[in-house]
Amino acid sequence: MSAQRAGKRDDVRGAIFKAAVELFAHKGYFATTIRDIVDKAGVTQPMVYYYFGNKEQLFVSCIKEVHNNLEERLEEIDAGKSFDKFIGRYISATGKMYNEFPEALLLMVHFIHSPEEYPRFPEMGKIISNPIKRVRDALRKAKRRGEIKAGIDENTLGIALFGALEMAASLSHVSKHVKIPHDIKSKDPDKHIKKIFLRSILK
Amino acid sequence: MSAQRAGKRDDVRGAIFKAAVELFAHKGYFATTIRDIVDKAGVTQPMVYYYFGNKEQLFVSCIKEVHNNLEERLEEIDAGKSFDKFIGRYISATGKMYNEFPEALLLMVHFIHSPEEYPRFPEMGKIISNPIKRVRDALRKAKRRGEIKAGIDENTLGIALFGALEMAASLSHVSKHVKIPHDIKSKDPDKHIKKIFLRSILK
Amino acid sequence: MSAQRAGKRDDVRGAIFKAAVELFAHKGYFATTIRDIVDKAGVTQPMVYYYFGNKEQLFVSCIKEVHNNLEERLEEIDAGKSFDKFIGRYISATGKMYNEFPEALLLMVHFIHSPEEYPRFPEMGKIISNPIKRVRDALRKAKRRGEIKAGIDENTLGIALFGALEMAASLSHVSKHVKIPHDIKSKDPDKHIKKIFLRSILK
Amino acid sequence: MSAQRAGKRDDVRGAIFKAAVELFAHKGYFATTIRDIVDKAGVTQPMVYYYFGNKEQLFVSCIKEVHNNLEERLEEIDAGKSFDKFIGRYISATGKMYNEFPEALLLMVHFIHSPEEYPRFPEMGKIISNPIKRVRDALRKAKRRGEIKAGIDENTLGIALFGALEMAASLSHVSKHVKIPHDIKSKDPDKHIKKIFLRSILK
DNA sequence: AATGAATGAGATTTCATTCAT
DNA sequence: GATGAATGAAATCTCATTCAT
Repeated sequence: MSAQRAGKRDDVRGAIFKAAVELFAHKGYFATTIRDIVDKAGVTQPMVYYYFGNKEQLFVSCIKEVHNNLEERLEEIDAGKSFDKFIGRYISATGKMYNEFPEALLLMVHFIHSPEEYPRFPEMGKIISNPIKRVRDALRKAKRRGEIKAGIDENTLGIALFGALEMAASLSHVSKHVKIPHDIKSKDPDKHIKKIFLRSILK
Repeated sequence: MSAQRAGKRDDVRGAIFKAAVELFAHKGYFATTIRDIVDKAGVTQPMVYYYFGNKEQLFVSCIKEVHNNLEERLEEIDAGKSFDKFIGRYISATGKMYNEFPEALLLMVHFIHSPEEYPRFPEMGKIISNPIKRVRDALRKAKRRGEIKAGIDENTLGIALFGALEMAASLSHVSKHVKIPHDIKSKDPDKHIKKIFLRSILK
Repeated sequence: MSAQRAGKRDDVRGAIFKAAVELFAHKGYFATTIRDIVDKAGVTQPMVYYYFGNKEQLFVSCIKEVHNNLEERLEEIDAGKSFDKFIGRYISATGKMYNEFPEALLLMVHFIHSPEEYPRFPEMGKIISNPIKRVRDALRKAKRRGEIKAGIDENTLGIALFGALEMAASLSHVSKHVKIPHDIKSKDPDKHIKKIFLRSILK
Repeated sequence: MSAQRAGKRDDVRGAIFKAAVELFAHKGYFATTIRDIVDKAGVTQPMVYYYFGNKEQLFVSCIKEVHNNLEERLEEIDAGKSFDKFIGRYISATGKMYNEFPEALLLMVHFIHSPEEYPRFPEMGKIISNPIKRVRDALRKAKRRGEIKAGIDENTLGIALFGALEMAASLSHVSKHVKIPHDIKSKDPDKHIKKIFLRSILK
């Protein structure tokens, strides 16, 4: 019985959470109303306040989930072997996340680009800086191993790679909603992005 | 006297427009209220409706302005000489715009990443695709001139470059508002981005 | 306890409805504001939207109520015995309604005379045509029974009777608000209207 | 030149007036905005205030015009010959007005049924009572001439006739906007109304 | 006689949130 | 845990009217 209850508890909480992530991701924080969320989740309004306190805290929960999800994936990547392998895995890890959890990208992007618009919370900076840090650190190690050409700024590389991947993923999402000229779309952009960056970096 | 009148007219319209661009850019469409705008502009609410019709049309006006501004800058770049020079100018044109008109970036990014959230208008797709197209076309010409290594997908390059520059500019904006770890910031990212891409592409 | 709750629910909904019917009837749809209604009903504004959706749907609810009320009364009249009796009951049914529910008349009249001004709903035509139809059908039956003089157009009779009764009722309402010359008022107009019409029709 | 100016003056004033009558008639006082009127008239907003003072006075002007128009037509009818002829002319006079100036009916009806909704003005009562008075007076004269059956209340007759004609005219207007069942419409209702009333009254 | 621009007040509607049960 | 009902505050937008020229 208590298991059943716990199960039910998770049902409602989980349904709210799922709906919230999707809606925040697609419409942004302000365009998403509590009613949108509860309608999608099939629950009543006060349940949001019961489980999450208020809209702001619900949003922060969503962002943290995305963050943790990405962190977990990135943590699994061994940065120590070769930069070639690292970057392949990095790209496929982010790509996988965007595939399995497409809202993640949008949520992060919303968040990154409009910090003023969103509720603040302590770990906020990390969400932005962690993925960049990973690339930077892997690059540093590779430098020490002598794999890397001279003259590459590590942080810029992290930022540029992150930005390139994000833009490619965003565009494939956007093109579902906005008419993008046919001849602008790229097939398998991740593969090409990997090639561009590796060529530039590796000796 | 008539100049004064015209001046006054432009004062009100212009003040609304200026305030709107800044606010939409920093807070997004939904988080920005008409009251925010008129308070910032120092005018009365109905003036927004008098000059722009409604909130949506005001937003579209802002987006169009950004679009035209970017297009003008990109149009001036001669794509025909060398890809090296082209990309330098492309980067400095976008960078300049982000410097002189920092809201442009945010507005575009808001818009690109949340097409569902924002009012649509016909030229919407172009805002996204035009900058990418410019890079692609310049790259094609350079290929014909034999400047370019084999195996580069033109569209992906446009996307990746656009994304890298945008993320770098965003981060420098974001870091004004969110505590980003000091050691993640890159100095003069545009210069490094240029290097990364050129190295990868040029023979 | 549950009765109390149900009671309260009906209190608010009912109070809004009652106030709305009165105000729509006396001032018309556009001159009546939601604030008028909630002030009269002693409830808060959002309750209107909670229970009725919006102003238009509230109005439609009111009109439907009037329609149903009149239909119920007309349905009880047996059209089959004699036209004399039918018309007496028809007149007293409408008169009774205007007495017990004086707003009904005004609401119908508002509605009938300004179809463009008011929100449409599917049964709109019926409100206008049903009472006329009843008279027409009763007249047809009476014709078959040989009660009726030749040369009477059935539909016109329905319209004329409806119009005459409505104008009489309206005037007695209007004279409460506008100074009508004393010598124009008729005492017991329904009785006289009945006489006028029966004399004209019956053999 | 002054004639030309006067002509122009009348142009603007007249255009406003014409537009106002049509709009007030079709949409009612409150649903009609000054903008509606000036848009339809092709003039600017302040012109309304220049020529008519304000919305209320503009409306009163419209009502008075309708009133005068009807009065003129009714005045021409000689009430003294036979009631048969009088009623024929009365019906054709009102019918003609509704044909030539269809807004007149709606304006009067709006006004009659919702005195609370509209601006008051001194002659207001007359607009309602005058047509009824005419019928009553003609009936009295006819009584003295011995044309009329006993037992007819003069005021009620005026009211009933007025109401019947008005409802018939309204319905033919309404049926342009609301789907009225085909079999409810009457052809040439005025002729039949005349018959109904005369049969009832004349010896 | 005419206009473009401006405004205060108020209209409808929505939102995040809470209360009583 | 869960709900229907309720609310204060604020959002977008419109309206009749006036000012300066």
